[in-house]
This record gives sequence, C-alpha cells and structure tokens, in this order.
Amino acid sequence: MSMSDFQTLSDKIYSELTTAIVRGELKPGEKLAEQALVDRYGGSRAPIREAIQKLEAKHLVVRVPHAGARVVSLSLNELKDIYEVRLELEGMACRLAAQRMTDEEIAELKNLLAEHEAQIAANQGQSYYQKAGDLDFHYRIIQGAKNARLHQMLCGELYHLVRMYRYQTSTNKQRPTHALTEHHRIVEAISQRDSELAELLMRRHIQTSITNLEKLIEPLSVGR
Amino acid sequence: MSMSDFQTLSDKIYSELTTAIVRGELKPGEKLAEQALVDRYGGSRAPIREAIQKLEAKHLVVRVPHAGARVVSLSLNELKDIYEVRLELEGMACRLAAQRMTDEEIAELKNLLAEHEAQIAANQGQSYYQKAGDLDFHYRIIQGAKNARLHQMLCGELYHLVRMYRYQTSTNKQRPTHALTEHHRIVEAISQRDSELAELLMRRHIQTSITNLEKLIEPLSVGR
DNA sequence: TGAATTCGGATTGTATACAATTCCGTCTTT
DNA sequence: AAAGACGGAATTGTATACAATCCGAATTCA
Repeated sequence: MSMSDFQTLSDKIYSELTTAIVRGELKPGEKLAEQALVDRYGGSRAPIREAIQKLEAKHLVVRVPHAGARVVSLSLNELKDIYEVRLELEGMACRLAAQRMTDEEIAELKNLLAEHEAQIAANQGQSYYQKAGDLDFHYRIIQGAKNARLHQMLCGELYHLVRMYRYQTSTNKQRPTHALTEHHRIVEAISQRDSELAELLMRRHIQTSITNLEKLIEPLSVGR
Repeated sequence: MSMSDFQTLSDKIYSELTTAIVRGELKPGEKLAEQALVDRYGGSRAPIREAIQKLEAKHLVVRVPHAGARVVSLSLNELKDIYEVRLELEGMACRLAAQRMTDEEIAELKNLLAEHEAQIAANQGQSYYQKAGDLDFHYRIIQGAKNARLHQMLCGELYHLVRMYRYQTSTNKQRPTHALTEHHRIVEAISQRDSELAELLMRRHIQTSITNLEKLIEPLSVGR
C-alpha cells in the first residue's frame, strides 16, 4: 500500500494546486473555475471544492460567494505586511531556538550550512538550490523554537505566500553567499545560546531580504 | 433585504457552530457528526461540511480523514504556545499602534476606557462585560497597527481559541479593575507615541493574563 | 478467559442532479 | 453613442445518491 493511498482525493488535488500556484503556473488573479479543474485534475466538483477551501485556508486563493475563487494577488502593501509579521515571528523563533534547540540539532544545523557552502562553491550562480536551502535553514530554526503554533503560523500560513513570490522574483547572484555569512553568524549566536543576539541577527537578515524584495517589486508596480 | 441574505447557508451554519463552540455548548473533544448537525441546523450535508472546513481553518475543530471532526481540545502546553505567540504579536501590534493610530482613534480608545470604567463601577463583580470589553480594547489596538495580516492572524486564527478558553475559565473578581489600570497605562503610552513603552506594557499585561490562566488551568490537569 | 477476527451498521468521501446567483452580450432608450 | 435594463448561458451553492472506510459488537480460536 503506497503512502499516497492514505491521502484523500481532495488532498491530492489540493497538493497539486498548491505547487501549481507556487510555481506560477496558475498566476495571481487567475480564476479557478470548478468545472475546468474537474476536467484538468479529474474527480468531481465535491473534492475540487474541498481542495479550493483548503487553499483558501492557506491564503493562496480568495473566494467570494457566488463568484468563485481566484489565485491570491498581493499588493505591495500586503506583501510588506506579511514580511513585517514574518520579521517579528522569525525573530521570536530564532530567540526561542537559541534557548531550546538541543546540542544535536545545533550540530545538524552547522552541517546543513556546510552543505550549502559546498553547493554554492560547486555551482555558483545557480541560485535555486540556495533558495531551497535558505528555506530549509529557516525551517529548521522555526522547528527549533518548539512552539507548535508558531511553527504552524510561519510554515502553514506565511510560508507558501513567501515561496510563491520568491519563486517569481529571480534573486540576484551575489545574494546567496551574502546570505550564507548571515546564516553563519546566526548559527554561531544560537550555538552560544545568546538568544538576544540570535534574534537581532535574524531580524536583520530578514530585513535585508525585505529591502531586496522592494527593489525587485517596486519597479513592477509603478504602472498601477 | 436583510444583511443575513448576503451570507450563504454554510456561512450561517459556520457562524452558529462557532458561537456554540466558544460558549462551550459543544465541548472540547466532542464529535461533530455530519448527520447530527443536519438534523440540528437544517440544510444538507454539503453546506455542513463546508462549515466544518471553515471551523478547521480557524483551528476550532480538528478533522481526521474518514474519522470525522471534533472540537479542538488544547493541552496546557498548546495553550502556552498560543499565548507565547500572542504575547509577541500583540506586543508588536501595540508598538505599531503607537506609531500609526490617528489622533481620532486614540481619542476613541480613551472614550472606550471611560465606558469600561463606568460599567465596572455600575455592576462590580459582573466580569462578563469586562471580558467582552477587554477583547474590544485589544481588538482596537490590533486594528490600530494597520497591518492586515497581523490583524488576520490575531483576530482570525487566535482570537476564537482565546475566547473559547476564556469563556470557560471564570475570571476572578479583582482582575477587571486591575486590568483597567493596565489598559490606562497602555493608552497613555500610545497617546505619547512611545511605542517601545507601549509594547512593553502590553507584553506585561498579557503576561499577567498568562500567569492567571496557569493558576486556573494547572489544577485542572493535575490528574493527567 | 482473553485476544484476534470478522461482519454489519454507521459515518465519511465522492459523484451526480437540481436550484440560485452571477456574468456577459444584446437590446432598448435617451 | 453611451448608459442602463433585460435575458440566457454559465457558474456556484445545495440536495441527494452512491462508494469507500471506519468502528464496535458478536464470534471464534488459542
């Protein structure tokens, strides 16, 4: 019995739709017509509707009664709001991680950084792996905070949105190595159990990505 | 045309179920059988299922495939996690509110406090109104932060859970007046645009409610 | 006696059918 | 020609029917 047999059909469709949205195959503002999704993904309208509701719960689509669902389209201000919250929550996560991660977890985190270093040295310029790695890095710190609700909010409610807009804005090429040194400093602070410093460094790290994002997005939304 | 005509049936059922859960008419761990809900609230299973999914999105019920939905039952640790996050986010909200609220909004906030004062003076001991008022106070500050996502997280994801467990743990009688003085100090800091102080006072205020909650809950879960 | 099993009812997941609302093109009117 | 009313097709919301899965009590076997 394969693993996917445990999933229900609506879960599978939800999963497929999620990746489609994050990859930009379904673009922001695009309509999700139920019948069209039935034709594309199979099944009937019932599981499709459930999948759409799950997407709504994750804030990936917006549903309006009798009018249907559309892929969420964030304004610059909404994106700023998200990053403002993320700044606070990931700072908190990093502070807690410095207090609560086990020594083993910290050791694994260091290994992860070493791997990233090797990857960047190998294929410099290829930023995709770094992006995934960056998410992985942040993910582990969030886990290290050992607060289930915090984990859920960051990884469940904000994660996909961040991923979505990251995927579509190509990062510049210097950023990975720069981010890596920031990661190193953060891990060092965690390793020394200096929670205040760890929080401060993480906040700066995210603040940097915010200004980076603004540089990329601002010119795009000039015409509006 | 009345306001409720704009709602869909599943929205109405969702609304009714929400209040039932918050009031404790549906107790933590209790099963939500679809057919039973159809008999009780009318309609058919389709809108009932949608309502249940909305409850799941708000973390008020937990659904497991093929097994059904149950009212969420939080362990002490999970409740601590929630308050830990709430501490951070409401502190943030208060800081931002001190920076972003308009003078009019601050004036209204002061009026609100005056009303609460009058209410407490009138029926001292009646803590219910204070509880509602307390939520109202917090709600306005969250709105004053002018961050839609923050508002959504606090009011959409955590609010109901907090309400639910507040409703069921009867507050002690001194608390309202004590809380009110804390509220006053917070508003004063906001009024002076001292965002750091405002954040600190709000964090203390919530910290107090956490320790209060622990006193009430801890003895209940001794047996486990 | 007790633990595993099996079988039937009950419950959830999915498919289909029907009702209500919206959306869009057309027409009318000024 | 532009703005608004009208009507039908398309889409969503709801109801019902069917399939798959789970739960529990009776049963069997060690």
